[in-house]
Amino acid sequence: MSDISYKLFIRAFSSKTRLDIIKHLSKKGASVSDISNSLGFEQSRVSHNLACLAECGFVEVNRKGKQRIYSLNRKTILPMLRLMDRHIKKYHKHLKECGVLK
Amino acid sequence: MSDISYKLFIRAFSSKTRLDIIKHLSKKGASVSDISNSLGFEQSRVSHNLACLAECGFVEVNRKGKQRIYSLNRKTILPMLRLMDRHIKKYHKHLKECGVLK
DNA sequence: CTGACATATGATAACATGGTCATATGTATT
DNA sequence: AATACATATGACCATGTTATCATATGTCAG
Repeated sequence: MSDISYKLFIRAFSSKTRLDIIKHLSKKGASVSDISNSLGFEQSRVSHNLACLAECGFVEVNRKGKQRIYSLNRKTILPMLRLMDRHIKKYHKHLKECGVLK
Repeated sequence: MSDISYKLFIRAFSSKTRLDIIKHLSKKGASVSDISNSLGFEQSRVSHNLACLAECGFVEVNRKGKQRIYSLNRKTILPMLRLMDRHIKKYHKHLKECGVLK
């Protein structure tokens, strides 16, 4: 289990943009432009971030005409999100701005 | 469930230093200097990173003379690590250098 | 095969993060 | 109280990460 793998794994969750994309996809698959419009993010921003998620195995792509429909790898992501939710619910008191390494 | 909470949560896992500290603590609680010596990290580096982990609820502190003994909040961290392991085992083929956002 | 649309890629600039050094605080021993 | 040890804090610099802009590729309709 290499450290680089850990890092890439965690990276998927470590930006607000990717988190928002993941949340959006948790409802259903969507094209780049759909995500882009729904979230108000630049097209290339969405594209870059989806590429990252795809490379890390969190997202799959399928063609549909000109579009590419991205969908979540639910099996891994959903339990992960649940786990995070549980922890955060319990520790939100701590989870204020972490001033230390800011 | 605020986004900042997610971000802080994930941050705990997002650096090699913190990951190493977590691994070290997974055996048993340890003082700053113990961690510092075992891992060969600067004292202040360990201290900064422990503070971050503590603030995010992943680690607890107890005094013992001059020392401060840090120990893992195992309930949250261990399932998290297991989940990561499982994903990484399955997707290591994807989890090579993610060139896109580098 | 041309135009229009959808997505991807690359370079760059702004910003965030982490490590180090210097220093401060806190605690026990004498 | 003075010293020594353990840890914490703050400021700074180096590095990594992200968003944006410009541009390229890819795909369908006509």
